[in-house]
Formats: sequence, C-alpha cells, structure tokens
Amino acid sequence: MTNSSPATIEDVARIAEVSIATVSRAIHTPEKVANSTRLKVNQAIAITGYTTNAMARSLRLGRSNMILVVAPDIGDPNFSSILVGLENEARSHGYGVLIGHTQNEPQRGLEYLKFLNSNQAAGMILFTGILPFGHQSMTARLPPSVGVFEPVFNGGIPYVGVDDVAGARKAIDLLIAEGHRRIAFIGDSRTRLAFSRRREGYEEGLAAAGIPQSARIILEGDGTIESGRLALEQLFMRDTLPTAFMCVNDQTAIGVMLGLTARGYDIPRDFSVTGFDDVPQATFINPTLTTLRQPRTAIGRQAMALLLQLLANEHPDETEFLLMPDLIVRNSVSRPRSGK
Amino acid sequence: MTNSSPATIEDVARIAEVSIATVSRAIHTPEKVANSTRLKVNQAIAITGYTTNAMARSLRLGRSNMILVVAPDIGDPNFSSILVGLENEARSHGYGVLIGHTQNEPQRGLEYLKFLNSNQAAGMILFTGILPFGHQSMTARLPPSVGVFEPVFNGGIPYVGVDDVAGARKAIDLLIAEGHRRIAFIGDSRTRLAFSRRREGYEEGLAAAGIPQSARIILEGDGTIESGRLALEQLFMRDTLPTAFMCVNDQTAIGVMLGLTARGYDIPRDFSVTGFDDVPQATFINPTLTTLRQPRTAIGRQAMALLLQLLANEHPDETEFLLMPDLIVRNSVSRPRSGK
DNA sequence: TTGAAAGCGCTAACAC
DNA sequence: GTGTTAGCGCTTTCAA
Repeated sequence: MTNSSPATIEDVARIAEVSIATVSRAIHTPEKVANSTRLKVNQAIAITGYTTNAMARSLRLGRSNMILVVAPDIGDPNFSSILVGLENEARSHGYGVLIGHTQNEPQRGLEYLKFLNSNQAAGMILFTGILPFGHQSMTARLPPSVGVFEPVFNGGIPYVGVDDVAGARKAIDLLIAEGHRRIAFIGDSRTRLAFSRRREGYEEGLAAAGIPQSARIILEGDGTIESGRLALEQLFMRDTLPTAFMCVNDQTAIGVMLGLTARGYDIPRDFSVTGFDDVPQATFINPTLTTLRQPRTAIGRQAMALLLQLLANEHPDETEFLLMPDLIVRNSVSRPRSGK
Repeated sequence: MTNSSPATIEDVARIAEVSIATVSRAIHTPEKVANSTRLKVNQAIAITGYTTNAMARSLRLGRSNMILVVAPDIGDPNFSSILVGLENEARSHGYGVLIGHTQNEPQRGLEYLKFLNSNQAAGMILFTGILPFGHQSMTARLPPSVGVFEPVFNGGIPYVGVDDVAGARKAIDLLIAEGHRRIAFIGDSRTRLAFSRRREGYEEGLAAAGIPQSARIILEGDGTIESGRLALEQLFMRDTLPTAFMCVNDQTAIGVMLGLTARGYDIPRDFSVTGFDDVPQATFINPTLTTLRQPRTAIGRQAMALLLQLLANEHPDETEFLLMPDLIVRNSVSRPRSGK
C-alpha cells in the first residue's frame, strides 16, 4: 500500500521481481506469461493498487480509449437513456465515454474538433444530423464516427436510428383503425430527415386507407412544445379541422394537447393525439399520450457496437441501421365524435 | 497541410526552423520568445494545423487537463444548465469537462474511481451528496473535488449550492402573505440535506408568522413526481387538508398538481402550490408554477472556479458557498378560498 | 518465457 | 532568447 504518488508499472515490476515488460504482458496478454509469473504480478498489482496510466498507454499506442459523444443538448429527454446503451457497450470493450454538448453553437463544436485532433478520443458518436464543426471539419481528419437517430449529412457516416416510416405508419394505422379520416400531421420539416420520414409514414398510411390527397393536412414545426402550440393556432384559423393530430414527436404533441386543453377541448373525446419518442412526460400528461417508443438503450448499444467495429477496421456494407419503435397505446386516442 | 498523421511539435519546429523547445515556449510562455520567432512558429502551426497532443502533455505534466463531473443522473433537468456554467469556466482556463453518470449505481462509481486513479482527470465535480465510490474511496487518493448543490458527506469536500433555507422562506412567506395558514410541506427527507433545509425554511416561516406547531403538516418524499402524488393521497386520507402545498421541488409540485387535477380540483382556486428549482416544465404545466429559480449557470461557474482554485493549491477558508435563489411568481398561488 | 531498450510527444531544467 | 536533453509511464520489437 504505497501512499504518495500512484503506483507505476515499475513499482509492480520491482515487487513482483520481474521486468516491466512482463508486467505489461501479464496484464494485456496473460497467455504469454508463465502461470507462476502471472500470479506474482497479480499479487504485486493488488499490493500496490496499480492501475495503468491511461495517458501513457494512449500516448504509446497512438490512440486513446475514450469515445467522444457529441450532442447538441444533453438536456434532451432522449439523451440519457441512449447514453446508457452507449456506455455499457463501450465499457465492456475497455472504452470510456466522454460527453460533449455543443448547445447548437458551432463555436463549441470547434472545441471538440480540437479535442479530437489532439488525439484524446479514438472515435465519435454524433447526435446531430450535421457535423457541428463548421467548415473546418472538411479539412480535418475525423476519427471513425457513427451517427445516432439521423444520418450525418456532410460526412458519409453510418448511423443507427429508428425506422421512422414504419413507426409513423403504426400511429396512422391506429388512428385510421379507430375511424379517423381527417388527420393532421404536425411537425413536418425539411431539415430533419427523421421528421420528414415520419411524414412519409403518415402519407403512406393515408394512401393505403384510400384517403384522398386532398384530405391531408400537414403543418411544419421544429419539434418543440411551442411549435405544436403554434401549428394548432394556425389550424384553428382554417375552416376544416381534423379529428386527430398525428404529431412528429412527443414535445409537439404536448404542445398540441396544451393548446387544445387551453381552448377547452377534451382529449380524446374531441380530438385524438399521437406522439413519437415516448418521453417521460408522456405518462404524466393528462391524458397519457399514445406514442411510439424509441428503443433507446438498444440504439445506444448498437451505435457503439458499430463504432467499435469501425475502430477495429471492419467496415460493414450497410450505412443505415434501423430499429423498430413500439407503439405504446395510452389514453390520448379514441374514436372520433360521431358526426364530425 | 499535412495529410497523413497529425502534426507533432517536431513538424512545427522543422518548418519554423527552430527547436521543439522554442515551439513549446511560443505556445505556453510566448513572452519568453522573440517576436520574430513567435511569428515564424505561429505560421508553422497554421501551416501544419498542429494541435498539442494532450496525452503527451498530460503525461509529461503529471496531470490532465480534464475535469470529471460525476452526476447520478444526467437526465435531471437541473443538470444541463449547470453544466453550461461548469464548462464555460473550465474552458476559459484550459480545462475540458468530462461527464460521468453513475445512475446511482456504486459499481459505476468504481469505474470512475479507476479513471481518476489512472490520472485521466485533474479534479472532480460531484453532483451527489455522497461519494459514489463505495468503501474503496476511503483508501484511494481522490483529486481535488468540489460538490454541487449538496455537501459531500464523507469527504470534507467544499461545495457550492443554493441557500435552501432562505429560498424556502421566500416561498412560505409568499403563501402566508396571501393569507394561507394551513400549509403542507411535501417532500421532507432525512437523506437529502437540501430537502431538510427547505423544510427548515418552511418551519422558520411558520414560526415567524406565529402559526402554531400543531398546524404543521409535513410529508416525506424523494423529490420525484410520483412521490408528490403519493404524499397527496396520504393527505387526503386525513381529515384536515391544507390550503396550500409547499413542495420540496418542482417535480414533487408537479406530482401534487397532477393529483389535485385528477381529483377535479382547480389550482390555484382550491389549493395553492409552490415548487423549488424552476425546471423547464414549470412554465408548461397548467397553471404555471410559482417556484424558486436555481441560479444554475452561476452555481456551475462558481463550483468550477472553486475547483480551479483548489487545483492551483489555494485553499479557501470556507467550505460552503451559497447563492440565493429567486422567487418566480407564476399562477399556482392565490389567496385561499374564504371559509377554508 | 522473459528482459533490455527504443520511443510515443511533450515540457522544463540547464547550458549557452 | 534559444537549443539540448532527460524523462513522464507505457508497449513492443528484438534478443536471449
């Protein structure tokens, strides 16, 4: 039990009465070390409380054992459970996870680019649909990277996400099965692929049910609560109201529900609402929200597994890995009021 | 513009036609380098796109430039804005921030302990009231550390938080000023100091208003939405109901409001409710929640500033740094119904 | 199966 | 004001 500065490989070697090379081998390639020697080394490690100095190791190896996870906003309710998957997978392969949040500011992104360039991370997981690094990203050498949720536009980077089209299809099919015909899609976006894919699912579902083009009601949004509210206001200025709102995500749905409630309507009696994501609030809002659950932990796990593959120089053929979201039926959907 | 492996200090030195020592000095102690030389070096850095290899630097210096932030749950709505303060302060002093989340599992804590022992972080910010490392933390050398929100019980670690007593006092004084006399405190906890301090503020306020001990209604909770609901159910099984609920935090308040609404009551007509923290949801819930705003960014900034002081071997006398929360008056409080 | 030694990229003491 | 050099702790040839 040394007490001053942390034990080094040399301390272990001295106590075990072997060379530092043997200690290193006993740790990383134990099969290349005689049983008796390995035992001595292990004892010495226990005595000293030795842990490998990751700096020195990374310097020597030319790569670190950290993965940088870049997210625009770690307050995002989706984020933390995905992180669990990411971390568990990384950890079980000897990697640590480092979280960078850019707050949607390119300036912050550049800091991380510097970080990457100084070799402090072996790979990168991106939570954003674009490389958050501005123009410099073009000239810089990026480490192996994997996107989560959305493809990374300017990178040719593989990604793991959810099958948005199929998921949206589940929602729209439910609404149609309940008898809805005039269903609005709230939250279309040209800049967010996930959102426009969900709109695709909406259109596919309507088409499959033989509902004419003219009955489609599509409003744009950016996925915030506020955008849901706003879209609702716009809708109420038209003459034909839908009987159901299929929202691009839960935040939007919450905005719509808040707006509807404020106008004195009852959900689901007067209007049905669906979301997408299954954020924690979905179970607390009144009525509880029917939505699609993102397989978050699985997404995280698979994204990290993919990155580790890349790091091992195995390049899979596919560039898009989609998992299936589950439809979670709660209380925000019912049959439309007869006559409407 | 080199293209293969990242430029090293040697590349820069060669191009600038100086020694590597001069390059290092030009970067870290520019005043010790002749203007003309510095210029050449800067040009060479620009040409090569050189960034210091943080691994090598840390190894040489014997300390890293990363600060580990350990949080039990990064999904906590308080967390991300505090992180902003932490990060900005750290970054402006050349430190990076690394986030570790323990998910309240001691096992995870141990991983971070190993991380610290391998010298990968120079210091630590703790978001939890206890060292999340189990028994081993006793024997291990911990780096300079600072707590956020709550003192760290088993460490003698200074912390930056909010003045919970004074904050709670603001809430209770408001309720009393509105005319409430029977006010319940929801969310007392023996294990969370911040919570019991808020209860202290509650008691102080009642005492100052001359409200007798017997009128105190105190229920326990763990600060979750569910705990708020639960406490409410318990209260409704008693015969004397309060006219106002002073909740230990916003989550609890939301639980109480949800429960009240579910029972058909109107807030604030039938009951007033206050929270603590000012989470984002406080503005979206209906009615909007009167609460105390944590000066989050300031807390983060100050905590990191304190840690940087420690890292510079300056040890302040105080061990507790409290900032004042602001009372944010919204719509969940009104005068009690006459006759109640 | 083990040891000696080179060297990853950097900083700082020392010499000039 | 600048260069030379030792060495941070580690992994990995190369020899034995």
